[in-house]
Parts: sequence; structure tokens; C-alpha cells
Amino acid sequence: MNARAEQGKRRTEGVRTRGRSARVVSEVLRTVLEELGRVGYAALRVEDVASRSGVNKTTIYRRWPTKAELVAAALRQWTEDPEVPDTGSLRSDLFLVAQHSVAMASSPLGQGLVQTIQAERTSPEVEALTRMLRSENRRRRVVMVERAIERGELPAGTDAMLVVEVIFATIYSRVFTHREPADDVFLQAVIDLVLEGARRGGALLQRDGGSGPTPPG
Amino acid sequence: MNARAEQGKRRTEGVRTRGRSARVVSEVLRTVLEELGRVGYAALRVEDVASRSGVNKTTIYRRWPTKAELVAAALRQWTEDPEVPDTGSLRSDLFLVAQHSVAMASSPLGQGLVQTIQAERTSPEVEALTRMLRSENRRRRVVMVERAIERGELPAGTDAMLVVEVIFATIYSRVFTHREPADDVFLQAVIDLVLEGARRGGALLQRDGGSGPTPPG
DNA sequence: TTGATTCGCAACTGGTAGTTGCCATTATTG
DNA sequence: CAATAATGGCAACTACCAGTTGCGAATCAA
Repeated sequence: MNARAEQGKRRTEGVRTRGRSARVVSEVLRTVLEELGRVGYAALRVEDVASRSGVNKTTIYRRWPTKAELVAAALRQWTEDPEVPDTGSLRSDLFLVAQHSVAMASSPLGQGLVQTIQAERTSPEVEALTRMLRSENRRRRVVMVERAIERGELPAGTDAMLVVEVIFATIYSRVFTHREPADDVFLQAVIDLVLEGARRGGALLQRDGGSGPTPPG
Repeated sequence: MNARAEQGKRRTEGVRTRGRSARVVSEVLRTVLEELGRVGYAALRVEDVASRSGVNKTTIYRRWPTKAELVAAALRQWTEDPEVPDTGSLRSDLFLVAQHSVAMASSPLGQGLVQTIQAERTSPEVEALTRMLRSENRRRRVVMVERAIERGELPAGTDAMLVVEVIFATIYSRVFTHREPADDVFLQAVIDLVLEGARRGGALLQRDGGSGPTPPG
């Protein structure tokens, strides 16, 4: 396709990390995130990023050989804040994190990022990045549930990952797929439904048949 | 941007609906779906669709003024089969529908469609189409749950929509977002967790405070 | 059969990603 | 502080693909 894209060539060596170069890097990546939130991935123009960040287009291409790599670099810079609440009640902890996630996901930037991830799913760079971000989020959320198991809020042997997956998949689906607001009432309803099921042993690990009916088909 | 795109002009009147014209339409739309599954929306080239369906590029543009409209037309042709099982057990019904959904979603075509929907979310045509498809799916699924409520499998006053939303959001998230396989064990786990919660009254409508702790924050 | 409709063909325009050569700056290093 | 290697600005490229246009040929409907 393109010489640089094929060979991964960069003219810039990354030796100079202060002064003008530093300003260029941070300013460009900041602008990319801004543009992603504003117009999304497909409509993001490298020339626009250049002019908006007061830098020449050539300069951008010398540092990031393709639009995909440029966006990947911007994504790498973006990290969700890692606060994990510990209120003593799983319900409250989950609610706080859910609220925070919804706020992130509902913002223009959040919408732009998801669009980008879908559009660039062939890019191994973007793929690896999102996989990392997601696994980190999941890890932190699982911790909350495991603490609750230790406290006795949920039965021992509860599949913490499943609980987390069900709750947050539902919430993100509301915001991203359905593109409908996820208000506090909705968040509470989802959390309560799943926690009720888990409390009653509906999410126990290593379930070998016998108790319930076998899957049909 | 483009003359036709702006004014929505089509040279084709749609008067001839048999013979060559019919072949052209069906062959082109079939090829579009094929290509969507093969390479996704962004990489889909109208010229490729033309050559692969044995039709001239101009012919395509005269009938579908933009790539987005072409894809929207192909999407419109695609409809999921509307079978709703009624085995007498909600657990079994949900499992069957879930299996079917996973099969659809895991196919190359399914993956391509989702990517398209994300990429073309600015297109009101595509937006309206997917909204329709989704609401129809949801409607059919809600029916299953409501039948179960009538049978007494779930308590009266259960929010059927919530139950459906949580289960299928989680499944789709597995397949589309996480891009991990959703095997039968996973499907059963999700269904069992949610049904257990619902059975214990975790999904009742019109819950006014008093029973549980109030949302923090 | 006849005429309006649709299709094929080839040669366009336009926008945007990515490239290149040359010269001007500027950060680092001694 | 001077030398120099790294980097940035500029302008003029190429390449690819969406979308256009005019004309003559094929073909469907009456």
C-alpha cells in the first residue's frame, strides 16, 4: 500500500524528548483525541489534526506513519482513572464504578473511542491496546466482588468474573449499542438483579450437572 | 460533497422489476453482504462489488447513489429468522434463542454487519434499520419471558425487558466486544444467574425505596 | 414492434492518505 | 558556546477510491 505503512519506517528517532518536540507530540495527540470525540475516526483528517495543533502534516507523518498508528498512539495516552471504591457494600461499590463508567462512555470522547476501536479492529496495535485496557478494568472490578465474597456478602465459590461481566456488559450495551441513557435507576436495577441471583448461588463456579435441567439441543 | 449524495438523485426509476434488472439488484446486494463479511465496511470497495457481481460500477451508482445507501439496501434485505421457541421452560427457550443469536453473531457476516452499523451510525438510514431490527428481536424475546411469568415461572410484576436486556447484552458483548467464544456453558451460566435473580424478585417493576439501601453519591 | 428504461464503457473530477526533497530550526553533546 | 545530528516547515508530488458524465447498446414493458 504505502512505503512507510509497509515497512514501519519513521524518520523521527525519538532522541529529542524536550522543548519543541515534546510540545509537538503532546499537542498532536491531544488534538487527535479531541477530533475523535468531535467527528469520529472515519471523518478524522490528518491535515485537520496538523492545522489544529499548529504543526505541519509532514511532521505528523514522519512520527506516525499511518492514520491508524497516529490514533493508536493517542489511545495509548488515554487511560481511565484507576480508582476502586471500597465502601464496605458491594452494591454501593458497583454503583459508584458503574456511574463513573457511564459518564466516560457517554462523553463525546468515549463515543469516538468506541467507534475507533470498531473501525480499526484489524489493527493489531489498537486491538492489543483495547484488550489491555479492558482486562485492566475487569481486574479492578473483579477485586471489588472478591472482597465482597470474603466479607460474606456473596457465597464462597461465586464466579466474580461472571458477575462483573454481566453487569458491565449490560450497562455498556445500553450506552453504546442502544445509545440510550443509563440513569441511576437503570444501574440499580441491573446491579440488584445480578446481585440477587449471585446471592442465591446463581453464579457458582464449577457447576457439574444434576441440579438443573440439561441444556436442550 | 457529491451531487447525488446531496440531492438523493437516482437515475434508475425502478419501473423494470424483472429479467436483467432483477438479476442486477439481487446479485449486487448479495455480493455486498458477502463483502461486508469478508472485509468489513471500510475496506469494501464499490468497484469490487461491481466486478464480483458481474455488473458495471456505473450501474451500481445509478441505483444506489452512495456507498452508505448501497450497504443500507443490502442490510435491509437481510433479516434474521423470526422463530420463537416455546418449549414450556423459559430456561430452554432462552438457551435456544441465545444459541441462535451466537451463531449469527459469530459468523463473518454478523461481524461485518456490526462493524458497519458502528461505522455508519451517522447514516439515518442505517440507524433506523438497526433500531427496527433490534426492537423486533427484543419484542420477540420479551414474549418468551412474559409467557414464563404467566406460567408462574417468574413472579408477577417481573420486568421482562430488563431480563432480556441483561442476558442478551452479556452474550453479544462476549462475541462482539470481547471477541471471545460464547459456548453453551457460558450461555447457561448467564441465563441461570439472571433467572435466579429474577425468580427471587430481583427484577420487579416499580420498586420504590425502603427495602434496599439508597444509591450512594 | 416500438419506445422508454436500464446497462456497459471509458474517461472524467475531487478528496484525502501518504511521500519526497530541500532547507530552516533547534535540542543535545562536547 | 559551538558544532552537528535530529527534527520541523513547505510545496509539490503520487496513489487510491468515491462518485460523475455522455453516449451508444441492450432490453424490458406496452
